[in-house]
Amino acid sequence: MEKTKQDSDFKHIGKKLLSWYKINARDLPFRQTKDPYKIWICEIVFQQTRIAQGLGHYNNFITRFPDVKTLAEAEENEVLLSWKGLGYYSRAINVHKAAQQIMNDYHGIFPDEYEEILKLKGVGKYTAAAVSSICFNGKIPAVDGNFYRVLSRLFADDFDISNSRAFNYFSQLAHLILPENVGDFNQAMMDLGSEICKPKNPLCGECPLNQDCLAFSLEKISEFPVKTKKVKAEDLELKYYFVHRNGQFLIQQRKDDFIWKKLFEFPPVISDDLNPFIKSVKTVNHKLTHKNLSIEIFNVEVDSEEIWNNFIYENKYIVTDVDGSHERSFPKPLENYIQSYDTAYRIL
DNA sequence: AATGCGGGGAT
DNA sequence: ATCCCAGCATT
Repeated sequence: MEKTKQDSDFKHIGKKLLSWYKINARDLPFRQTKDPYKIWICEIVFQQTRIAQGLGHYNNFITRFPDVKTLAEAEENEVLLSWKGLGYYSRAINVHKAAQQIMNDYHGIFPDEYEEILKLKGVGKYTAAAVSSICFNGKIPAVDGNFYRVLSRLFADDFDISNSRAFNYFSQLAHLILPENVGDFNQAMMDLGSEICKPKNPLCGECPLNQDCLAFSLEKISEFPVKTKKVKAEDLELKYYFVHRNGQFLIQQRKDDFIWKKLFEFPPVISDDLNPFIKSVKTVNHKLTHKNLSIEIFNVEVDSEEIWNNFIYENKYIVTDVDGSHERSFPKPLENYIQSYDTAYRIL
């Protein structure tokens, strides 16, 4: 960071932001509490997730798992079920493990120090800073994508936000404007970044910091933040066999080493003796952020009771019906096929 | 230091 | 189509 920035006083910016936040804070369900459990859960849910998308999941999660103990004692599959459709499923696995960490290592009391919070599974520097500042008066900026965008514009700083050192770099910048109330400041930066200092078409005319914003005064808002690396989606072909008879069908659970960690799915392969029962095949295209999926779904209607019984007794698949499938978390593109057996059959 | 991981909404 | 969102773990 240049010397001029270090030597100047930008503290009035943080204070202005707090004044704006007092009036313009979004009314969100986790804004009326300092319960570290709820703040922690909301931070995990909203990682890489927009408020509108995750709000229902957050509310359902808190209702089903109202405290650390309830979460720690729950089955992993039930936690995964509550995460259904939200994406980045390692978050659900880690949040469950972290709850058990809190029970075992902290006697069920949420740790109140940044360094301890950081030890929880799935909690990184951002989340630890957020929980610490919001719940325990910690003084650490919770640097996220909003910080990158707001600070890069405020200082017309072209530091590449896709650089690995961006987190440390923008943490330093944040300290230049950091006020006393860091918890409110962190949340204010999120609201400003979401409502005013948006990625596209920011509402600079309404921004409480527009008189302090260098990019705005230079009319170069659109040039910040600088991000060089682009996400590239690769093609991936999958095959699933919807093997069914009399309203029952076969599923299995995925591993935790690829996409859709530990979610349930139809068998990706079948034994040759089921080939005669393939009635139709349908291809579904589905776009993920990192993958362009092409999924072939084979409709395998097993007409022979003998072969069905042989098959389901021999192997490792789970036999379920519509009701049972609703108790398991499925990948989004497979949801249509399990909503109801009749619907799935008709789709195929 | 670089890469993989969902899904949806805005543009 | 492209971007990006209250990031993190793994390599």
